[in-house]
Amino acid sequence: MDDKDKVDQISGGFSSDPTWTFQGDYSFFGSDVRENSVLSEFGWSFQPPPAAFDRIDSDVSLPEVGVGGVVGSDQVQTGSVDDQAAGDVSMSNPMVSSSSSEDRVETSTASGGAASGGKPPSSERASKVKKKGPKKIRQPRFAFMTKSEIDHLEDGYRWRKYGQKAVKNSPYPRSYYRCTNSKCTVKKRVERSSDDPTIVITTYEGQHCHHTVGFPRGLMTHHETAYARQSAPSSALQPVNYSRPHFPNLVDVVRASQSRPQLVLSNESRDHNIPHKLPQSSSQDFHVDQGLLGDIVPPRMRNQ
DNA sequence: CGATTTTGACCGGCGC
DNA sequence: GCGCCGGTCAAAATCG
Repeated sequence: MDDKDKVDQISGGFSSDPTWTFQGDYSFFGSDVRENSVLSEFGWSFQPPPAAFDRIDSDVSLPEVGVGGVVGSDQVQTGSVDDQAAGDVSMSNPMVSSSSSEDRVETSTASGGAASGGKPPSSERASKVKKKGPKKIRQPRFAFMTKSEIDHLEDGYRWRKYGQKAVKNSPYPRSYYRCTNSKCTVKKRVERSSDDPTIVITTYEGQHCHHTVGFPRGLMTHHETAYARQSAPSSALQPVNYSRPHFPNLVDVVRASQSRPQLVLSNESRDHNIPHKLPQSSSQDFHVDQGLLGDIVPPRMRNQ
């Protein structure tokens, strides 16, 4: 298709562009795979991790993710920095920012719908007692920066859009999606970088409790295997979690809810056009049992 | 006709 | 207290 061609073009240019430099500690989906193994083949440079990245804390907002330049390890926001900073798109770099006040949400609907937002009919609204339960537990978050002309990238799950908002200081809106699986509380935000419109920033929140929907798992396994083999020293690897998601031109991955940014690089785009409804493979693909986020989320996060 | 998207209103947090 | 802002809701519209 045309899209694939376009993506291939972008991808090629991107991967060969020596100006793309990433800094920071980018463990590979929680494994110990780091720059030397993953990035050196792309000629990308890294700096030591900022100390602030040591802590795992879902309240921590994302560090900036520089595109075409630097991932700002020296501008990392930590600790209490939250939604305000996250929403502040006025920063110089295209960035992924997450964290926030958004996390009121799902549980509220389950427990009686004292959801914050929305606009129930006034009568109904009045009847809805706001149960200010315990402070909401934030879900793990990950941000992806993907070079693509397509906003909503196929990732093997089905999503329903539930909102769209204009982003301050950006001509591009931010879209909000929720996993269509009723038991699954995973959400994602998709927005386009205002600085580099070719970059799509996707932020996932939560973890899927189900498999992908009709994702070509056999294919995924193949790619993962190949990718892992080429990019990671086997001795340093844990057996899981260094697969990359099915994004064609993934620039980097940031574990948004934690302090440590993570990065995955891809210079290929062959699997961009994933058929939407391929039969699920019954292959031995235990790596992806939790779907995309299963790939991304480090094992220690899964049980949170 | 069910599923999904669009869209304007609403809510809560935060800064001033 | 007020206003801004991000996030969410839900009715209406659209899609398949």
